[in-house]
Amino acid sequence: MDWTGIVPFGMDPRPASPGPFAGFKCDSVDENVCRSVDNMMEPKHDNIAVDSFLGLGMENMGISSKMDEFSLGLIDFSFLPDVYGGVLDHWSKQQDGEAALKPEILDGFLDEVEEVEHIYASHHLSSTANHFLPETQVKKEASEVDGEPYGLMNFSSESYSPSGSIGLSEWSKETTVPHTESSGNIKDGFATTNSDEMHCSSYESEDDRKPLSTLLGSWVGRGRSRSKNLFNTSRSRLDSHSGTKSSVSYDFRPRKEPLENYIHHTAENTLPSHDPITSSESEDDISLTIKSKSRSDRRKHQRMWTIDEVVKLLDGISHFGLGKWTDIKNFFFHSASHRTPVDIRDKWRNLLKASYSNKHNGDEEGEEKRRSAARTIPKDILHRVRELASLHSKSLSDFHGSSRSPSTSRKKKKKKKK
DNA sequence: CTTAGGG
DNA sequence: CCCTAAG
Repeated sequence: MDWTGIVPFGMDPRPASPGPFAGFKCDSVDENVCRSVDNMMEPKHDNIAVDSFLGLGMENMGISSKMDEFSLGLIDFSFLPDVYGGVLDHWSKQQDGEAALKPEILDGFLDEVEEVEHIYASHHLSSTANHFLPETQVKKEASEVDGEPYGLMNFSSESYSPSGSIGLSEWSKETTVPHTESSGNIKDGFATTNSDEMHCSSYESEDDRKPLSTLLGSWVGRGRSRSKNLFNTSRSRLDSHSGTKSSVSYDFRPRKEPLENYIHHTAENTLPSHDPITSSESEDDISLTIKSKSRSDRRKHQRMWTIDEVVKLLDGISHFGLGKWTDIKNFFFHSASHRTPVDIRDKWRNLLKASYSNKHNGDEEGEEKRRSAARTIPKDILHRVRELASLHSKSLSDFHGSSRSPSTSRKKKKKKKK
């Protein structure tokens, strides 16, 4: 076998500086990583792919976080194919033949469902999943099916994500590897060449295998325009595809990414029980879709940030550094169709605000119910926020050297120099 | 296109 | 969240 694709693990002796890893860019990282990323990315649903990558990447990058067990293969993604196939299956059934399985659809669908876990949940996943998901994870699945979509991200939160230990193995090995020799054109070559194999190994159980592979083939090929951004970020504004549930939203604006959301499934059935409390992700669609504002329907109904999201945000910042919002978006919120880098940043901004506003009124508790922004935010988080903030301000200042123009107090924000 | 700021 | 100005 040729494992060139996955070498990443021990490779790239990146200084594992505890500090934020700010300079990460695909190009700057060992090629292997990228390649492997590409490889494992493409075939599967973004979520998973990313997550796995994250695992690898982080590991690779020597980013220190509590993901010790991460790469030890605590779980395998064998369920994935199943899910996938299942989804498709459902789909095709519902659509009853007739263009049921078009790349567009899949694409849109997956995108829509952004939180794959919904699928997981709905599927026999439960059965398939149970044995690979750490109880915590499973539990999570049941209770807070939300913030932590793929349940793989929570690996480094100081005070959070107790469930953080997940690994990837089987799957990544399986699908990741294949042929990488053709380092030149991973994209094309891979898409066509590998997709088949992959599916053979992964989708063996479903009969839709055939269409699926072709489908994936094309699916894979999309949106890998620039090498800089491993993932397309270019979605978001225009395509905040709304209908997670019903109707169709037409967005014919020309865009790089072809189909995205021409079609919107009606497969609500596929996404069963949401936890009303925690899953805030997609039910809002129900409320404001239907009319399909066609374009720029970036929900005015702001989605509330879940704790998990915040945690991810923080993790992101601690890993990539402040201001690396695109990266953070890509790695930690890749599957969040909403949450643009800007949003992320805004959230950070707010957190920061809340963070120290909360600190100021030293009367501590008394009543956490105050409607201050910090209301929902657990102290842990705020704490982390503060830490990150200060930590960062420091690193920033001595990175630029203290000899930064007389106005040492740049503005008054984060770079306060502590 | 990505960030920083302001609205 | 949205919009705009800078790089």
